Amino acid sequence: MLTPQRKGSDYHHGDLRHAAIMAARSLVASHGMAALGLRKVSEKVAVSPAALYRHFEDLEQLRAELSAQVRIEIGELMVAKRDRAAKSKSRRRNAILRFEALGEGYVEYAKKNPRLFEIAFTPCDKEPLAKNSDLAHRALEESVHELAAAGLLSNKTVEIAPMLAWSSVHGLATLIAQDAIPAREHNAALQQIFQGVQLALFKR
Amino acid sequence: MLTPQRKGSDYHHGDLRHAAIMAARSLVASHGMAALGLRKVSEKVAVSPAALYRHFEDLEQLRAELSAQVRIEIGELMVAKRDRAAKSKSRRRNAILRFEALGEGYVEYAKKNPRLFEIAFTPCDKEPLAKNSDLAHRALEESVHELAAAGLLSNKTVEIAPMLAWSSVHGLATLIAQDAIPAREHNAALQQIFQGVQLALFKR
DNA sequence: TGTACATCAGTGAACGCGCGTTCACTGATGTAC
DNA sequence: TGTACATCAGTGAACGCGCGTTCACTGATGTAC
Repeated sequence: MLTPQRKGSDYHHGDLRHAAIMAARSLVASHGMAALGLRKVSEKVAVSPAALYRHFEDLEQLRAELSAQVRIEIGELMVAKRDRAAKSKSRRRNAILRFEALGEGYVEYAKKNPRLFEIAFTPCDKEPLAKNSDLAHRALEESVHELAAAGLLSNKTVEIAPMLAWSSVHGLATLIAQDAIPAREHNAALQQIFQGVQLALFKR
Repeated sequence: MLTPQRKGSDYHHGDLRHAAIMAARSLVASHGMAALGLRKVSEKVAVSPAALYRHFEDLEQLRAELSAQVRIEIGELMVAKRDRAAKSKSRRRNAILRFEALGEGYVEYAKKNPRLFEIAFTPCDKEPLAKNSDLAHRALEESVHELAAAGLLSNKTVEIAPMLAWSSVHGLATLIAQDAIPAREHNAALQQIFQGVQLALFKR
């Protein structure tokens, strides 16, 4: 009973809701958000268009759900990279490596899935049911606390840290996703931003 | 002959090309880029849909033209604000004020015209004919030179300045355009970014 | 200055298409007895 | 364990609509003589 789906019949799908979101995901990933359509999703999942109305109010809500799904993926990639970050004996160095890993994860997602990244931050009319879609933001706040606890931030810079880090990394990520920066410059750009942010924030 | 249009007849429009771009502009400004359509534009300009094909290859090229138009507007607002920036007797102060004015213009445009801002950086299949659409970027480069000439930048920071400034301001602008930051925090956020960028770049 | 004519910039009707959504329906499932 | 039945998750046909684009056309314009 671990997998209630695939009981031998094709009539009931088993987990159409999730399958539909993943179909939408792949549609947007390869053809952009304008290619997201209810009929296209239903075709990809091999189900009649009307079936989707058992799981989503309408197309707009499917879009909202996909958008939330992508935000979750971004957050998960970030914390995965953070937790895999090289460990150092220095507490300060550790906090910095973990901080950078978050930014790397964010940019990496945008680079690998530019069209999905786009939909993550496009405002929707409907609210998604999915939770955990603010994982990225919470991880950033935590990381700033780590930096502060390691004595790297002043009273002044601890205040501007979240906004500066968020804006600059988000800016780079959107520029990369929109193809505004040539691929060969991606790494240099990220290093420049890390340098800039750390020059701004850390005590010297 | 200053205005070749409006000769008394309605049959020939006079400047349909420009009018169409402006109609597209207002369509996107008030209803988002998904609302941009060839028929809607033709209706707004009071012309048959087919007429637009005298001036644009297809819808995609109209979109590219609008996108370029918006990039020009952004650049123009930036240099306008820069040239209107408060003059100070200190060369350094002047360079800083002009630098900040560029960033303010960028963010101001995104705040006032969020949907247009969005289309400015959406990649298009077609190349626009319009020129001057990289005004913003050139103005930023100039401004960094001014800062350097005023002795504010080191050899190291002069290199990272364009990327850091561009990313962080672009990031803030997109976050604002996408409604990810509450209006009452806009100003504080911009000040934090200015502080951060200057802490990073300027000699101390 | 007046007229013939090529060129230009529109019209309007039609095309086929894919879209989101609705509806009455039916097959499969799980539960109560 | 077997059966009746309510509930659930699908089907499939149809709807009306607005879309981008095409085509043969025509009215207006400007130029050559």
